[in-house]
Formats: sequence, structure tokens, C-alpha cells
Amino acid sequence: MTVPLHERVRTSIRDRILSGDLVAGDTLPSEAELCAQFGASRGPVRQAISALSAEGLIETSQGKVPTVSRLPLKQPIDDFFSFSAWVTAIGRIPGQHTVEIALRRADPVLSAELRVDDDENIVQLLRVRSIDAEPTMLERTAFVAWVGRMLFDFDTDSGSIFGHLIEQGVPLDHGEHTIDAVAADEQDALHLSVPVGSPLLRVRRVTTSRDGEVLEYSDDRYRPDRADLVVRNARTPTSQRVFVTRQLTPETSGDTSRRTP
Amino acid sequence: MTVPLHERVRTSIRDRILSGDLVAGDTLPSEAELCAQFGASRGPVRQAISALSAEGLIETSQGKVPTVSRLPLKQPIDDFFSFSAWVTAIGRIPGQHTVEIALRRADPVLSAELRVDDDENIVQLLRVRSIDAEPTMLERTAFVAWVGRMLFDFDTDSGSIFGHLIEQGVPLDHGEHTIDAVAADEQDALHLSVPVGSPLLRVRRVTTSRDGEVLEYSDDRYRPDRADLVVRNARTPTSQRVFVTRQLTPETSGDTSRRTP
DNA sequence: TAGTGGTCTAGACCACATC
DNA sequence: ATGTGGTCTAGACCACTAA
Repeated sequence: MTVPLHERVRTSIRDRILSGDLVAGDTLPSEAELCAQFGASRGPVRQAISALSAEGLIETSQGKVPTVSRLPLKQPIDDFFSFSAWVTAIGRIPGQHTVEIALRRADPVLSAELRVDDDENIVQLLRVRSIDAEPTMLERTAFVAWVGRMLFDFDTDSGSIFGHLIEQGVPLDHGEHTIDAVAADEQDALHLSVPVGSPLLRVRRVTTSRDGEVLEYSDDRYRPDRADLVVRNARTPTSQRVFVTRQLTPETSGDTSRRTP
Repeated sequence: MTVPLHERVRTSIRDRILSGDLVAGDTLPSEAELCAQFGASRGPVRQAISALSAEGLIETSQGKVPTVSRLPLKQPIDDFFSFSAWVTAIGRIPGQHTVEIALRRADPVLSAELRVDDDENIVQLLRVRSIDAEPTMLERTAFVAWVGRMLFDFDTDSGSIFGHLIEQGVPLDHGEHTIDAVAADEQDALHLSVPVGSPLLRVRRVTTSRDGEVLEYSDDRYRPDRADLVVRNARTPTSQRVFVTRQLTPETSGDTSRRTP
């Protein structure tokens, strides 16, 4: 075996959690049991447990057997990539309506983002995403040709393109999201049912493989009265983690602007 | 000593890095040297090194002595809390102009956010933040009284309030940032020199102590042509980390909206 | 009280980097 | 060839939890 023992223990436990064999709140086997099970000493077992704890999958404390975290089974990471995964995770029904899917020559802006030549073809997709049938986000996505072609034999109204591409083996791994605000143009206004010029939350995303090859570029615009982004972080040097997720805009989202008259 | 040996090793090395004794790119002592230095075996030393690596302060690889990361000395975490820290870190000059600082009774919305009674006093601050003298962000902050009082003997135009409060021992630890888009109101328009109704990127932040006590609430509005937020993440289960930071809006930020006509 | 995880030691072998 | 970190073992003691 070239794969280290502590890695084998780690992936074994992780698989049991992600597959649903172990559910939130369940207790893991004790260290002694794991040692026996893998014929290992405590070192590798503890290394695996420590890594899973850092990963956020389990929680440990002295004197008690580790338990599976009660966080969403899907890591927030995945939710942040996939609109469908997020909406499903919060117990709502995601919807999508494909306005257009086309294979065409890249224009200068998109060819630069996707790092392809100006005369290369790319696949473009325009979709309206909704939550419980209410239009929430307008998505303008561009794929490099070899990835985008996989969408022509896929019903883009049926669910998560991201999930489909990953199943097909597309190595989507790293995402860089740039967040700002824009005024709705005519197309935004039409599909999101807002007045032209109203403020939208824009998230532009460049998705790459682990090697840094650009696979996808997207310009997503959210109705701010329907969805927000949330970032949680902490200064504490130990166990500092950052969580990013979307959230439904709370009903009571009061206007806190003119509080200092 | 009740504090574990590996913790002592860890904080010792971390202090040397944060104090500037060890600079980006410098090599740490080897494990053997650390063992001798602390009179320890390899276990605790490796545990400390592993933690520092997870923290992002150092980088390790087989056969080579660990080196101090060349990431910004301040973690992105800190940059995301503090406007001044961020602007300074990117080599620009931060500026701030305090429009108003006042001790007054909390209105219903703010008292709810700060979790104080309706009849309690809070400290409110309205500041224009700028980069290289260009107004970039309008900040409406509210502090619980005992924290806010520390600002009356502090020149709020001189720099980072966050830094000042932390120096005073205010246990600012956890932040929850809600990000959306709003249309500029009259006050926004006046101080940011934009037309009324133009889209602004809004970041509302609730800052709490490690115990969850709410200390500060802020409503920050950015000119999207001046500053963006960036979120980087990865799907890979191992070493998955999320980075959030601000960035200057690139000059070449092309409009990618009407690409699918 | 018995079992658990948290800490630490002492020694070993291997893969990799450097000279 | 030597030193480095990566891995693993076997045993020990302590602090905490739960029955």
C-alpha cells in the first residue's frame, strides 16, 4: 500500500459519513475500536480523527467518543457552488428555465475570462433560477467548448448542471467569486420582474480545475429581496474558519440606512 | 504548567512570526532543533507544526524545513474585518472622515440587532471611508454603550477603530456579514458622490465576542466601481479553505451582461 | 470505577531534498 | 551520504465523562 494508513482511516470514516451510514449526532467507534479494526496504533487513528475534526465533519471533546457534526451533510462549500444544492438544502424547491443555450464564437471579454482564443467556440447558457417558483437569479454562463458540449444532451431545466458535469468527470474544483452590485438592465428586468435600474447583487465566478485550467465563467444576478450572501468568520487563531453561504432574505430585513440622520 | 507542551511550542513559533522575528520565506528550526529547544519528543513538536500549517502561517513539504508563508502577514480574516488593514495591505492609503458620532437611544431596528433594550443608549458612528482620497464606502456603525464610549476619547479620523477597540481589550471575535445590493439613498449619494438610486454593494455585519455577546452592528455601503468582495474556495475535501477578501475593482472590469442577446 | 480521549516519550523505518 | 520531514509502533500517565 502506498497510501498512508492514517489516510485510509480518514477516508474510510469520511465515506461512512457522506454515504449516510453515519448520521449527524451518531457516535464514531472509539479510538481503541478503530485501532483494532485497522490493526493500527493510536498515532494514525488520532491523526485521521484530528483531520476529520479540522474538516468539520466530526466533533471531539475529552472523555467522549467523537460524534458526527450536525452541520448540513453537504459542506457549505458545495452549496456555494450549486444553486440547486443550496435551495434543496434549505428545504425549498429549486426551479430553472433555460432561455437559451448556444454554441458560438467567444467575444473578447468572454474569451479573456475563459482564456481561449478569440476565434474559438464556447457554449453559452442563459437561465432563470427560481425558489418555490419565484424568479430569484439570472444566470449567464459560458463554458469552454469541450465542457459545454456535454450540456446539449442534458435537460438544462432538470436540475443541477454542476452536479451533471461533475458526474461526467469534469474536474471542477476551484472557484473564484467576485461580488458587487449592478443596476438591472432590460434583460435582467424582464426575467427577474424588477424595474430597469434597480440594484442587483452580482456574483461573477471563474471555475477552474485543480491545475488552474479555466472551465466555466458565470455572471449571476440575484434579486436582493430574495437572496443574500452570508460570510461568517472569527479572529481567534485557533480553529479559525470561514463559512460562506447564501441565505433567503429574511422577511424582517429592516432598512438600517437612515439611522444617523 | 497546565498548558500543554504542543501549545507552548505552537504559540512560541506563532509569536516569532507575528512579531516579525521570522519573516515570509524564512525557514523554521528543524524538528530536531525544536525538540532540543523545548526538551520534547517529536510528537508535540509535530503537533504544533501541523497546527501552524493548518492555520496557514507556515508551509511544509517532505524533506524540507518548514518555511513561513508568504501570504499577507495579517490573515485575510483580519483584513475582512478592518477596512484600514485591508487598504494598507494592498499598498494604498486609507482615509476616513467622521460625519457624526453620537450617544443616543437605540431605535427598534438597531436595538434588535444589538440585542439591547429599547430604552438603552448606544453609540452611533457615520464615517466616509476612502482609498487614496477617493470616497469608497459609507459606514453606519452602532456599538453597545460600553464599547462605544471608548471612542469618545479616540480620534475616529485617525485610523482603525477595530484596531483601537481590540487594543483596549474589547473581545471582538466573531463576525457575521450579510451581503446584498441596495439603491443609494440621498445620504449615500451625497457622501459617495453617486446619483440617488445607483446600485451599491451593502455589507451588514454583526460582531460578537467569543461568547456570542453582540458588540457592534454595521451597515457598510461600497461603490461597486471602487471595491469588490472576492470569495475563493475549493471542492477538494482535503485542505479545503475559504478565503474572503475585498479587492479594488479592476480597471478592465468589462460588462458581461448582454452576451446572450 | 471503568472507559474515553488528550498528552507525551523513545525508538524505528521510509521518502525526499541537498550537497 | 546526510539531514529532513512523513509515517508508524508500543507503551505510559493524566483529565474528563458517564454509569
